[in-house]
Amino acid sequence: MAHKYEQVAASIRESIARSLAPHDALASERELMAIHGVSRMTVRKAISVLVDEGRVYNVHGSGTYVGSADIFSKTPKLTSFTEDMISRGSVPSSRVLEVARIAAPDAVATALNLTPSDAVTQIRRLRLADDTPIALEEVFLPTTVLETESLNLGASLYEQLRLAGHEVYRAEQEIKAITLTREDSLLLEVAVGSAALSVTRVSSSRRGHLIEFARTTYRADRYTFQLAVTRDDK
Amino acid sequence: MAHKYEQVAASIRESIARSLAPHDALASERELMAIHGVSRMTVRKAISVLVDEGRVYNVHGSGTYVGSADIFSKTPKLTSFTEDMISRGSVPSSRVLEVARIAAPDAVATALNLTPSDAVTQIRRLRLADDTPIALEEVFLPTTVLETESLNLGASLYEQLRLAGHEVYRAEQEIKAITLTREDSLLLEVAVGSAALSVTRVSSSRRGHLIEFARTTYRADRYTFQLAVTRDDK
DNA sequence: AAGTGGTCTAGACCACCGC
DNA sequence: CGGTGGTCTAGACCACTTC
Repeated sequence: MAHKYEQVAASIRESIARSLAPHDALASERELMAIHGVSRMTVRKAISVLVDEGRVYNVHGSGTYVGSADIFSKTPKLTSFTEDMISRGSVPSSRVLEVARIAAPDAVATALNLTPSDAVTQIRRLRLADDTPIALEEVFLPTTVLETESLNLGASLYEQLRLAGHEVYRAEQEIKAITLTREDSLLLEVAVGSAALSVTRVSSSRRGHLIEFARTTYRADRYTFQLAVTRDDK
Repeated sequence: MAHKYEQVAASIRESIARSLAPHDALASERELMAIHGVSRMTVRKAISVLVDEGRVYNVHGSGTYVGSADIFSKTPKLTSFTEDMISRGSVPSSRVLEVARIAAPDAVATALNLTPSDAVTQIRRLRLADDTPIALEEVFLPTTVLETESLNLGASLYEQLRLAGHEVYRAEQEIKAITLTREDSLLLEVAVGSAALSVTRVSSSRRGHLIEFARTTYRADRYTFQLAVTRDDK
């Protein structure tokens, strides 16, 4: 809690939880200045954090108000499967299907800006939530990012990448519906020909270096994707 | 272009397009102050807009840099079907299947915080892109928001809502994979039993009033959903 | 050590809302 | 009209990266 605006934001979060209902007005920015003994910019920075979190909204000329309940934090974050499952209240586990060092498949080479002769580390895993198969995950990492032999499947992949100086910061995802192949149906323990949600992800560092290509196939009956969007014409 | 920070942002956007490559450094904030004759806060506001757009990124202690190409504008916006198709480069059209005034179905009543006896306006449309069926859309609006009789299907629904004082600002969406029913398969002109992408949306005004419940079923072979996500532990 | 972005102050005026 | 959030100035110091 080093910065003042974080303290102010925390204090506002508390008073919302303690005594305010959705659409109640917050104290005005000038009042908050006096209450916390800070400048207006610090108050506004604190409020902007809460706006980003979806906890409050501004109405020009009128005030700042508490947002509707449960609109919070639906903004999708870049998470590992493990983090995602925990946040959904399930216990994640995993079964490794395959680890290999291969030449980059075309789709991977294109996405990661490699040549097809470049080597990548391939990891295929069956992912489970509360001991039920829920997803098939296939990850490709350039060997220049992480060598196949130095991979430790017992530990968090993103943590290993971070320690190797390739902290994942941002990703682009494509979500689509597919029909499962027979073998994938068997692995996920659903009827052959079932629909599934396919998420393809290309991850990069803060500086924009391409780190990871991943494709995850989720059981349609056990996984949905939620997000909040705004109009924001500007 | 009323505000100074917008002018500064526009100027930076131009110089990126004209002469900068991904990962090139921008002029420093203090240089930008001098160049544009504005204060540091205005420069930082301009840069923060560009960061939100994904065009540049900051590195504390080092500089502000041009982001990787084509990472732009993948942040999903709340759009109408028409806007969405145009931004994807297709020509949208539409065939109305049904318009009715009905009692709110359970799922709709729950989502919009109505009682099952409240009336809603129901609109079912087949949506086409370049004359090919691409989605089935079902929209429910409380009659207190828009009366069935005053609906004009020739005009933009969101525009009508805005004029009625119910400007849509925010929505929560749930995306999942489903298997099409026989009748929906026929309407979308795909094989019976095909997979499809189902998007359920609950829209609200800036002030948090619930306005619309919509469910759109997209052909899996013609529609994918793309979005950028960040890690942002903070 | 020099330069960068990150935080913060103490003011000011403008644009908008509600009475 | 008074009060609100939105923009803006001209400074200051801190935290971090780079050399």
